[in-house]
Formats: sequence, structure tokens, C-alpha cells
Amino acid sequence: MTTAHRPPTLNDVALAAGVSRATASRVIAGTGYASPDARDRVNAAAGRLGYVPNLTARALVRGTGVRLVVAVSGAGPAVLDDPYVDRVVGAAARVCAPYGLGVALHWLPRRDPSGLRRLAEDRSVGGVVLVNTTQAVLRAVPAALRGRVASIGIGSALVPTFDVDNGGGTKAVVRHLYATGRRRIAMVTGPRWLSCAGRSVGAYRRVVRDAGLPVRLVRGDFSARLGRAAAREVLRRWPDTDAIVGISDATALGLIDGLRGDGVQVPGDVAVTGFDDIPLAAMTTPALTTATHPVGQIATAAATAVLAGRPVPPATVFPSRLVRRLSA
Amino acid sequence: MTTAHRPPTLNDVALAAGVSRATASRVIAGTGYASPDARDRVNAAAGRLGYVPNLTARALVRGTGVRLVVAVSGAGPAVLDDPYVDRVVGAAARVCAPYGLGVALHWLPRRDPSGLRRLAEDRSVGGVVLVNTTQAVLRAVPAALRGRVASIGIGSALVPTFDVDNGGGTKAVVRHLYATGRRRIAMVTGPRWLSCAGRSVGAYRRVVRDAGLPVRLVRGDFSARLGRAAAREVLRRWPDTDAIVGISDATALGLIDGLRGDGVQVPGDVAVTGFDDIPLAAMTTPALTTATHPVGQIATAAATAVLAGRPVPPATVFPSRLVRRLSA
DNA sequence: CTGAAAGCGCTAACAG
DNA sequence: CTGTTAGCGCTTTCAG
Repeated sequence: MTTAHRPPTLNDVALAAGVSRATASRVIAGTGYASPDARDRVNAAAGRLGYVPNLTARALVRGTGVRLVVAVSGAGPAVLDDPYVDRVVGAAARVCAPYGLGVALHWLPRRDPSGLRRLAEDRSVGGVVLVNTTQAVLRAVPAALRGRVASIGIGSALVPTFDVDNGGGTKAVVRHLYATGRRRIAMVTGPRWLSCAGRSVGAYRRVVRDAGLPVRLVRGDFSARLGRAAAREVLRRWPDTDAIVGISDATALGLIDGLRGDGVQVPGDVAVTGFDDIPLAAMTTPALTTATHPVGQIATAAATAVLAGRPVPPATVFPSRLVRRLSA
Repeated sequence: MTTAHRPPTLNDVALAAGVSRATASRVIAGTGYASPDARDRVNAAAGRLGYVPNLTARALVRGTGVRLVVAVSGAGPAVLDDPYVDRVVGAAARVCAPYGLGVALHWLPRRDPSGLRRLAEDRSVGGVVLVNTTQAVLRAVPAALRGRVASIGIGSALVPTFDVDNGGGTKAVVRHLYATGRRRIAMVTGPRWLSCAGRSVGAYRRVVRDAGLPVRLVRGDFSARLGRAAAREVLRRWPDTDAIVGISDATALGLIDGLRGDGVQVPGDVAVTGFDDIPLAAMTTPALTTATHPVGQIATAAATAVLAGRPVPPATVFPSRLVRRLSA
């Protein structure tokens, strides 16, 4: 018996309320004048009819976008598999919901970030949040994106940045290692091309050098798999290492697994630290000493900045705090 | 020097190519006839101008939506914090990108899933993927959503389902426990209202009963925190328990942590199993025995079904495989 | 304060 | 095969 039930349009509401479509529009969109009387009649009609504005039509006429793009640069599309990316997308999706926007996920080939131009020209794109941002990406950001783009990572004059205080967090971690008696501290880093990871490495270098300790770096990629391999490599190159700083919690977990596979005690023989404080970090054995990383807050701030369109400071840094547990 | 650079419209392309807008539309959208000559000219002009179709306009006229909504039901908006939800949203966002769609995330109050009606009326919504689906949610799905909705979890005549074979996976896990000599096997479940978790519990019951073993159930909620508490409770109620099945890997990790806190050896005294096989499961100590759960594949399939609009089978189940490691 | 009119950029019949 | 003609549903000048 239900008729085809075409969702009501603004026109239906206007008719039912006995006003013009223009007036109905004003009260629904909450913009422009309308007498209290008209306001009531329109709201009543809208409620009665179960009217839901068509955001597509609104976006078309207003020229605003309908989606926020999370653009992740990396060697291949596999970078999108990262749980970190999922968290960013999840947070962005929550920020978008009240605006009636959606989130799309794009891979930006590291060698060729020109896809950004298409995103800027695409009128259905309301804004862009950059992840794993590199200098090359920053250079490729078209001026037309001004005010509609933000970076989780490094930024530029055009691109405000939102990031955790990698340097401060890492410094606290390495100092903690030093304070607990470790003197031969290695670090497993992220991929070379990712400059935000560079801040962690820089902090490590500085603390270690200032203390007169040797610098011991092995390249990783944030994954547990490479962490495990890196454990072997550290032991092979510097058998007397007594602490290893992982660039991420996953790296640290891989490190612990790799060390244990070689019969090395953690933290007895070698202390291991992570970075991020993922929920599971508290549950592993030994529980992971790490630094906090409020990814959700960061992503929320970045997405909000992009959508609000109000001017934001060029850099917003979120503090990182040492979390002492059992692994170091 | 850059002029305001208004992005080119289809009209500009048509003009530049010397054809009508309709023809240009046909070749750009790849729909309908067009002579090879016209095709070339339009493509050339589009390329030269850097034309990017305005998907908002297209969606408006075609009546298709511009976003896919992931609707998660639960007691409070906190359900959206689940990493599982992030994975679903991430996968959906990837599927959406080529369609020019975005993903939005909505919380569906468990007591009142009527929000679904608004989603169905909202013409900007292209489709809905249900997560943590309950019978009440299924009942609240409006007929207008037919063909544009899918469930990750239980389904109905109107709502095709995509899910992992919880029953099969759990059965394999419990049988493994039995085969390795465990005879007093407890299980930590999910929240009562979530029927898909019920399939796991059902499988556990069946295997245990068929083997003439006692049924020992404690309620959890997928989180590590409650897993830890559940360990205590199991030990308190049934001190001779020699194995605990966790409803999720996080639960299992919490269980292991809780058991160890009480000086119980895993797997020596009590074997523990998880479910999901999250990446970290292989890296913990002891490495977790669990069952696979291809969340990404499932979410991808669900999102694809919703967007493709082609008829799909009422139920697609993804196999779960036992992964034997060290915890059981 | 309100209505009429003019589109936003695109697609979809329908005749040529 | 192609151009003409109408809109999709909404917002926004611009006169009343």
C-alpha cells in the first residue's frame, strides 16, 4: 500500500507550508530573514513530511564539495593498509558526518604527487588531508587548495600541519633509557623518505650524542615484520647493544619477538621502547614502554580545520608523553 | 599571474571540441553513441583543459548519492571508537574513491534505530553498510533501501549479509583445544545483544557439549580491558579451567595479561585462544593461537555490493581458518 | 520580510 | 550518430 514514497523535496515543504520555495529554503538552511510565523509553518511542514534536505543539490549550487579526501603518499597503494590510516579515516568520517560529507581515501604515488591537481580541480572535493606528507607533496599542492588542505606530518606556508611532538616524545624515551642505565642505545627508524619520522631520529641523535654515546641506526618501516628483522641486524652489527628504540609500537613488538627468538631477554638484556601507545601496548608481555600519540585527536583537528575553513595556525603540535611500563 | 582559474566545465570542453554539450557528456561519461572523430576531439579538449567532471552535478541529475554511510549500532557513540570500525571505514573509503563517493560514519542508537529512515530519505546517501547489526536494526531497514544496503553481521530478506564464518572458526578453535588435551574449556563472549557473536558462542556450546564437557561462559565485550577482568572471574568460578576461548584477539590478550597477573602460566596451566588474527597476534608472547578474520575483504565486498547495485546472494560467508601458534 | 526568476553542471529523452 | 530541450533540488539575487 505504501506509495512509491518519493522523498519530499523543498518544494513539497513550501507547498504544504503555504510559502514560496525561497522562504522555505531560508528557514531550512537557517540563512536570511523569515517571520516567526513563516518559520513555524515551514518547520512544522518539514517535520510532518519527514523532509531531509538533499545535500547534493545544496553542494552543487553552493559550489562546496561533498567529500573530504584523505591522501596518503607512499610507494604503492599498500600504504593504505596501515591501521594508522584507518584511524585517520575513521576520525575524519566522524568529523564529516554532521556536515553531510563523506571521506574518500586516495593513494598519492610518492614519485608523482600530481594527482593533487585533479583533486583541487574536482569540485566535488571539499578538502584534502595529507598523510605521510613529503616535501615533494607539499610542493605539488596547488594554490587553489588554500584553506582546504591540512597535513598530518610536515607542512608549508600553504599547508597547516597537525602532528604529534615526535621529537619531544622520542627525547623523553631516550632520556628514560639513559636514566635507567642504558649506554648503547640503537634505534630502528622509518623509511628514509618520510621526514616526519626524521624528527624522531633527530631527537634520538641529539640525546645520544649529547650523552657521548654511539649512534646506531637501522632502517625499518613502522611494521612489526621489519622490526623483527631489524632486531637481528642490530645484534649482528653491535652485539653489545643494551637498548633499542622502535619508531612505532609495532616495530617494538617485532623487535621484542626477534630478540626473544635469539634468546635475548627483554628488558633484562636489552630494553625496548615503542612509540604510539596503541591499546594493545599495555597488554603485551612485557608491557611496552612507549610514548603517547593521540592520532584520533590529531586527525580530528586536521579534518576540522579543513572543513571549518577558518584560518588556523601554521602548526599545531600535540604533546607526546612517556608511558613507563615493563619493556624498558 | 594565474587567473582565477575557474575549473573548466563540460560546456567549456564541448565548446573547445566543437560539439554539443550532450555529445561531450556521452563521451566523458562513456555512455551512449559517439563517432570516433567526436570522441577524439572531446577527449583531446578535456585533456588540454584539464577537465574534471563535477560528480556533485552528476549525482544530482542521476539521483545517485554522493556518500556511503557506515552505520554502526551500539549503546553509545563510543562504539565508533572500535578499531574494527576503522578498518571497515578504511576499506569502504577505498572502494568508494573510484566512484567519486565518500564514506560517512553514523552511530545507530541500539534502542532506536529509526535513524535509518532518515538515511533512506536522504538523497545524498548512496548506500548503507550496517555494522553490529541486530534484529531490531534489520526490522528498521526501510524498503526504500533495497539494493543499497548490506550488513556485516546478520542479514534479512531485504539485507544481504557479508560475514566471516564465526561458527566454523570457533568450532575449529575449540576442537583444537580438545585435540590438545584440554577438557575444562571456558569462553569469554561478546555483549549479549550482538547476535553475530552469538554464532561463536553457539559453536562453542555445541562442541563442548558434544564432547561431554562443561559449559563455562563469562560475558565480555571484545575489549582487552574486559578480557583481563574476565580472566579473574573464570578463575574464581571454575579454578580448574585449563583453556579459555576469547571472542576476539584483544579479549585473548587481556585474558593472558590477567592470567599472568595471577601467576598462571599460558599455555602451561591455561591455554588461551583469540579470534581475528590481527597483525600483532603473531608478535605477542606467547604468540596467539587464533582464527583468521578477513575484515578488509568483507568490508570491501559489502561496500562493493552496495555501490554496484547488482543483485547479490543473500549471504556471503568468508571462511575462517585456525592459526596455530603458541598460546594454545 | 517574501516571491519570482535565474541558474549550479550535468544527463536523458527525443527528434533529427 | 548528434543537437535540442528539459529538468535534478536547491540557493540566491533582486524587486516588490
